[in-house]
Amino acid sequence: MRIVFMGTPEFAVPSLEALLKSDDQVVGIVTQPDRPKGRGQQLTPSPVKIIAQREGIPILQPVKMKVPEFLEPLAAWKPDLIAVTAFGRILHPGILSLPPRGCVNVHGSLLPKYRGAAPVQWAVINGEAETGITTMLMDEGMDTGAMLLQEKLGIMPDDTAGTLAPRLAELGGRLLVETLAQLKAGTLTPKKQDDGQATMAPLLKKEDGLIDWTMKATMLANRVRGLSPWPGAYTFSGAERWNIWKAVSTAEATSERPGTIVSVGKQSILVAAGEGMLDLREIQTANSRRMPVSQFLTGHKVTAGMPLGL
RNA sequence: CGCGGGGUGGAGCAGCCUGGUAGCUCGUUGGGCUCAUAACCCAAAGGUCAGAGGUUCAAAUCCUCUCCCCGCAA
Repeated sequence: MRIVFMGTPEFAVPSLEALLKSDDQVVGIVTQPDRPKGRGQQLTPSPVKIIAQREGIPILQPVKMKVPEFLEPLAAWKPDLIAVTAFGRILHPGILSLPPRGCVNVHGSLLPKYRGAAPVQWAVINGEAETGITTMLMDEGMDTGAMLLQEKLGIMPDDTAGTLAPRLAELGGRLLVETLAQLKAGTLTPKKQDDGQATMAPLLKKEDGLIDWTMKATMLANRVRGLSPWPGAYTFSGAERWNIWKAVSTAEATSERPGTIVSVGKQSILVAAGEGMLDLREIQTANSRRMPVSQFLTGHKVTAGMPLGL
């Protein structure tokens, strides 16, 4: 088959690599335009684009999805099928109907749960014990298409979104190739999603990282994991911002107001939450790298009774 | 040229504005105390103050350049 691949970030790379090793031919790649990135705001190509360049595959980077400058060359590639992993844009009907065998999407959750842009993060934030990959035939909705294949993957207790994502991405690549093979063989029956079971995993914003100390400690600990490495969980000690990279919850109760530092140990800072306490283990302040609390404490004055938060 | 902060014994920080003896909390080593200890007490070792140049009687501190690190922003 002639395949066009659409994808952008690191998560999409294993899918593309898997396709390149498969029997099918990747005839073109669509990825988002180069964007200013990092300090210095250097224009940076997406991870998918870098692979495409390495392989010498034709690339399209549409700014707008409905213009002929994009649609015409895309049609000229004559794809039998379009494979999409974390592309980051909605595909309109004009594109969805272009390839005879349709558009297949690799999604990082067990659909119909966690539809949307940030399924990996939300699964961790909600303390799920397992998640997975679903491949589906795309339709006009947000991850609402008929499901093709699905495979589960366990979430480790100390997994963060950052450690879980690469495993899911690898699985996504495997499942994508398997899905295409079975589609060709005609052994696959698309299964409609149960919309009643659907939940959403909306795109995370920077502000979602701000810790709300009135939440339960167990939920806060999951949030810290799910928000790592981006956007990162953070709170404030006065005007100083603390990024919290690691924290565990304790069931121990406290009568202190949520956000109050209850006690300071050698390598832990216990903070009162809405229920139970959160034990901070790894902190980062501006201009400094992240460090274990034991090191953080040698250079920062932290005492019981100090309030955290805004 | 997107904005900003930082590089000081092994770790984390103060000192810099207002030049003039290298400081704090830990760690390390030795000793003491103790039934005992990651606890406590005493002592010691350990630093070309990122690098180069400049100003000055004198530079961690002021000026210029270089290298490295980080936050914001994505």
